[in-house]
Amino acid sequence: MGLYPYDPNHMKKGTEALDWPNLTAIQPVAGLIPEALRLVTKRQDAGTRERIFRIGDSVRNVYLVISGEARLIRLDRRGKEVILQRSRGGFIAEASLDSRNYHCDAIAAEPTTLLLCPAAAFRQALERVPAFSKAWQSQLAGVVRKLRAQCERLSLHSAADRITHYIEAEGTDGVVTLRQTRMAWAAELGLTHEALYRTLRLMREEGFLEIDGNRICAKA
Amino acid sequence: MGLYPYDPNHMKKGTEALDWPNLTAIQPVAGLIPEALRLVTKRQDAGTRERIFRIGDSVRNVYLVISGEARLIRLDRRGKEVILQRSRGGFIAEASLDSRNYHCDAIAAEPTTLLLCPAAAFRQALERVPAFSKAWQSQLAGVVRKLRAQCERLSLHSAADRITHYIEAEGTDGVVTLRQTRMAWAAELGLTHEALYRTLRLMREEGFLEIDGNRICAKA
DNA sequence: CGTACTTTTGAATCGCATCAAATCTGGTGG
DNA sequence: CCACCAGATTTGATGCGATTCAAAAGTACG
Repeated sequence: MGLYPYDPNHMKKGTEALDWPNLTAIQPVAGLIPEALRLVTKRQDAGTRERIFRIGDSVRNVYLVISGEARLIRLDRRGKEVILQRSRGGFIAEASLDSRNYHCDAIAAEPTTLLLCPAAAFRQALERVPAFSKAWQSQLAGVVRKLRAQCERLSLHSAADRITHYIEAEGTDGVVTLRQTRMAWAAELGLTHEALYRTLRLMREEGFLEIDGNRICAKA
Repeated sequence: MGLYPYDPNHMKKGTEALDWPNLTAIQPVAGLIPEALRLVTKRQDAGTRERIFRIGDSVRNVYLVISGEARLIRLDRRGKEVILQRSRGGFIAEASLDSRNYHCDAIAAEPTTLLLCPAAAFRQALERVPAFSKAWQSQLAGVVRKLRAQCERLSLHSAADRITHYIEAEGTDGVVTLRQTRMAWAAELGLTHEALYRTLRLMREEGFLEIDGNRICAKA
């Protein structure tokens, strides 16, 4: 796991200089990270299935995914992995800033590059820079809305309803492009992967869906 | 629906003067509402099933439940009511502050008293009072954690597992006291009420639960 | 080129949703 | 005070749909 200071002059071989201005494209609030916070931000690379932090660890950093995918996971009683959050570009575990310790594990789902903003500096930036604070509140509000939609979806009783709801909530004009395997999608929908595959086939056969690889389009 | 200015001098007959200091007991952040915001805050009473705001309405107020219960609800395709949030004391629809329009309906589940903080004044207070802003961020982070726990719970496949998870997450030392009907609890657990009743009976008969009215205690 | 993981389908089982109905409860008005 | 009503609670019977177990084919990656 590589860990480097942000300062391009200190970059080790094989790491690219970070393009701060473009963080705005990743997530609006990321573009507003103030100078003082940038200066203490580190960069970290993590390989597939590598652990970023563990449940119980004290919260030292706020993590920002700039490429790849990071996941918050927890193990249920049977030891099965439950995905609590997936981030492909943007912050992860936003709510941890408010805790002393992490409530779940974070892993890289593929080779992933992260920025590590020290939590203390992050809190200080929130206190001192109103625009940043405001944007962070919007960020949190967005997470809340997204989670409410997911709860609403998970409370639907049929696989087909959850798929339709997902397309409506996450897609545009009835079209959604998946950025994950179907196994992971199934878990996000609260289904077994077998149930998802079967329901997708049925919905396609009955003309409700058009499926082309990761592009899924609702028809009726 | 009664609507009164907060100022006790202007209180109409039948309304009590509000006890601001004690709002801290309702929710930490509520105790930090700054003077300027208090002065423009109104009070409102709503009867059972009365609508507080509607989906699509422009966001004019932030609502704080001081007695009774308010719910955020949405109707699924079949017209069945889905509960997105229940508040018995504390803010409701926190994320709406960041939107122009409401994304769901809010109703009173029983006779309920609310405080209405004008959204513009609320945003201004967040900008001007750092302590309030910080507390609001904690509040949002708490909502995020709660919602993640609910998503985790809803992704469990068996009724018994969801009940156990609920007791662990919402209760203390394996004991939880319900503050809602079992029908509403069933909906929150993503189950039909019949499934909940049956599973509760089975778990009780098998010695996993002890049930005394609304007090439910996990044994094994 | 082999290994690990995903995708896909099959068959059997089980649990939950659904429909139905009886009892219980709290609140309303006569 | 009691009759009544709406909604909550509880149990029964039935069927469907999702889980579970199993296995084959496809795919990515070193």
